[in-house]
Amino acid sequence: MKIGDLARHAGCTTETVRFYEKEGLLPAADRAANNYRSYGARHLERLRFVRNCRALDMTHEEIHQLLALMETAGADCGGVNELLDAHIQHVDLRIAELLQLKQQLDALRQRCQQQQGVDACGILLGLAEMEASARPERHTHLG
Amino acid sequence: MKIGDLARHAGCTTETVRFYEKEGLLPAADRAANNYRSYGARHLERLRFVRNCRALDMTHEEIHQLLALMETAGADCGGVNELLDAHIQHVDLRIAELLQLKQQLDALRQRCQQQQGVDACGILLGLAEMEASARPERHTHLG
DNA sequence: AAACACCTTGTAGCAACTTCAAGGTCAAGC
DNA sequence: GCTTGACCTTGAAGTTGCTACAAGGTGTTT
Repeated sequence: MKIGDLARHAGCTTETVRFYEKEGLLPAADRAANNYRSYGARHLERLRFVRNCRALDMTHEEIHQLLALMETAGADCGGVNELLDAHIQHVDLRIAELLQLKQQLDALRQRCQQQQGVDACGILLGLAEMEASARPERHTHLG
Repeated sequence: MKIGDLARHAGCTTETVRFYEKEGLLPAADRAANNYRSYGARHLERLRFVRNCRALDMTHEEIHQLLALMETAGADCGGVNELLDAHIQHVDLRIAELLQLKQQLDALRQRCQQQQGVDACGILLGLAEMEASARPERHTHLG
């Protein structure tokens, strides 16, 4: 299987595949005589796994850790559970942040009900007055 | 006021101030005899405005547009309202995406209740089996 | 032989900064 | 006078997860 076939089967682009190889998320492929990358079913499984993790918004670092845990022969999956729990916490946290943000935005939006001169616009006044409590550090990679 | 003072008053770093200047979010500062940047109250107001917008997760582009709208003398604030409405939609969308993600993650987490060999771990099986419906394009800048 | 789709490598770009390197300026302390 | 330390200057590179070239080699079809 050439890189384009692999990519199509996994629903991503060839560039992404090469990028994952560089990142160590996929093992370096075998090369055919013409120097083209050559893949088998195992590679496809692995790539699908990685893409599934990405679909769940895991970082490359999290995926690396997960792969390492999987490949430790005879290990139990406690580490896997912990990793997933931590990831779920990231998501929960980001949801909470965005809900709070939404409240602030709705409140700001309330301050201007009709079109008027920009000098009188409640939204602009609100943006000028706000005291952006030194913005919280990110505890999550989710933007 | 030197750049460090300005930054402290606005709750950001000097690097951020210089970066905003380069981005055109702050006008280029006057220079003192020693070539240090020199700021007044107007600059602080402007920087605070920008930081408040950022605290609401607006992009630099959105902030640029907002500043342009504000500086159009005699304009009404219809554009401001539209911009804010669009931004609120971005946030709503991202919240919806994350809530769906959370559901998927919770379902996956359910698949492994106790520690066991990695070969039997329901989470890893789930990650292998998932069919990552070709991941949706982003309609929002919020990660 | 030319057209076309595919492969190779390497580099640059996105957003919004942060970090680093290498140096200039200024006030205080010995 | 000389050093220490805190501040300032510029410019380049790193972060994350890709995407988009550019410049060229390979392979099949017409």
